[in-house]
Amino acid sequence: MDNTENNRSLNFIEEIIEEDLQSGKNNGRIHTRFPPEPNGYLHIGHAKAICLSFGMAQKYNGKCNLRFDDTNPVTEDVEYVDSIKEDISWLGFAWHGEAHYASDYFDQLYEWALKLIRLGKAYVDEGSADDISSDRGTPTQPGKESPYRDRSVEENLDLFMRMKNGEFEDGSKILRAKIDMASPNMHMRDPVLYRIKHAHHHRTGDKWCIYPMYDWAHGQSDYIEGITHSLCTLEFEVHRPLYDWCLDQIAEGPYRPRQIEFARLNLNYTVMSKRRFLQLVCEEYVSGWDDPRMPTICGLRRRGYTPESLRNFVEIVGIAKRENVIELALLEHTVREDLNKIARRVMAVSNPVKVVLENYDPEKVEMMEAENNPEDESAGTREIPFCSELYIERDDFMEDPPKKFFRLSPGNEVRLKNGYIVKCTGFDRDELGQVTEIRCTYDPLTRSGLEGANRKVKSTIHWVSARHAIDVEVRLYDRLFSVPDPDVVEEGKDWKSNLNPDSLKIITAKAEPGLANAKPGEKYQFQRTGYFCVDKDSTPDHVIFNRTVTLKDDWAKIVTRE
RNA sequence: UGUCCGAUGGUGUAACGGUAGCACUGCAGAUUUUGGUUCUGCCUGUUCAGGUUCGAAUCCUGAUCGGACAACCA
Repeated sequence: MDNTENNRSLNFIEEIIEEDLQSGKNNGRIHTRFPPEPNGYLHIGHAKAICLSFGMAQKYNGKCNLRFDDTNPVTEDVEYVDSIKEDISWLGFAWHGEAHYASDYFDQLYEWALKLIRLGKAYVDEGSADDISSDRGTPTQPGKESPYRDRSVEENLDLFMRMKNGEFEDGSKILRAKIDMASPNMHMRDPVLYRIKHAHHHRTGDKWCIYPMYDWAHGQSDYIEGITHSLCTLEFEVHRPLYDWCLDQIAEGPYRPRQIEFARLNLNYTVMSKRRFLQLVCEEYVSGWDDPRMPTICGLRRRGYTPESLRNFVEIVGIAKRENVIELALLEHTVREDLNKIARRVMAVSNPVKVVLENYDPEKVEMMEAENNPEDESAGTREIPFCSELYIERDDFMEDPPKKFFRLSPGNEVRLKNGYIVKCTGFDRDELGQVTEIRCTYDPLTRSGLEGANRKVKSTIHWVSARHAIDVEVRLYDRLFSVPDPDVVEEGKDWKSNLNPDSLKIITAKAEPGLANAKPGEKYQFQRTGYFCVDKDSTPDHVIFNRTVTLKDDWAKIVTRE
């Protein structure tokens, strides 16, 4: 393991870190942070950022803080704070010390703002939002300086303190940095530092009515916490000069946190935006933030994804600066890979048709031994009842099988998993032509484990005893959107028109009786069907399974294949 | 006709001036009491044009294409 570890090439962030380490920067200290705004639930995109920031700290023996970027009280809530903590822990990471909050630094940030004013580098503007916006110019045209730009330090100080004291209405005044209205970088054209919001903050309550903007809070918070490498996504690249500028105004000594940007994660057939998730939740397109179809961490968790598989996914996806769209198949691959090792194999029939064994004693019940997981001997075995009346999968029988159909058909033999080899002798159908019952004979010498069972047959199918099976609810999930890029919307239509109408199907399946004891969160593989996870709403009377992922995607092709 | 960033198979990601590799997908085959797993093989790639060099995915120049930036959001 350590060999491959050493041989693996470094990503560009690791290269930067190792350079910094070699040049003795920050005395070899590595300190990262994960800085979510508590205005929504975390999604798979955040998992990438989390694995990166925590992962770098782990790899280089450093620390990683959790800091809530809570500078905008109107969108934020403790509900989100709690969920974010839970999701990070579930992913398997532990932040250094207590969770931090940008709001912890409001006093310091205010002091630094006063310092900036005294330096003549910030001023209070009272133009309307529209005026200020239009005076900022466009990316291709320079902005115009505000008429309030050259107020005296005393006047600015007075106005800013009165802003803080609540003397002014929301939106009537802002504090701006005095940088360069002609800068080719829009963010340097006298950016807003503070705005007035008479709003209740989930942590500071009503103490403040002015709140710092991201650019004034983020770098400073990094600085206060001693962050060395501040990893964020590409859209903040343009902010970096401002990040550095703000720090240069207030920092003492040579230490500076360093912002490094990487490309965010995109998945096809998936939207990745808290704003849109909120719409899906509020407008009840999904059952909640943890709907198993959602790409939120809690949704994936409920769906049956494991932390290991998510971490592995992020690892495989890699890290770079170019835009990327990952195929959903890769995520599904990492889940299957992990689930294959840990999920218990069980039998459940989702679309049952009855099979009667004509030569099997109708009174008799045998207990068949079944392996819980062929990939893991320590998972042990269990016993399943077998009798003359069984259910098998309707798809596992064909009257006129095509060439490569290996399962049950008239005159053909097939093995019942953990049971006997049976031969189809006939079947009945109703007036609609649907098969109602299949008749078979079984070969008593071929019971699983006996010598006679070594006989080769083309295929093995799963079954449950019709007299012992329990009914379970099975929720079959498909991709939430029916197009690879849900952001591309047809003319005149809403992005939600891209939702897949078949993203959820609920069926009742016949399952082996032991499944009555299944506990929420447990992972199962339904033989030859897919991986399933017991839903949190399950009760002993009513077991609910969420389909995590199918075993293979080409199930449909198997029947029709030439 | 602004600034910044980027461009390697279908999708991701390596190669840091010296044989374009890995993973996923797809296709074929072997094994299999899961049409699963495992194993084997195959397909497909350096955006373009110049330049530097014995040698360029890599360095330089230009073009092309893509993305980000004009919230009192983060």
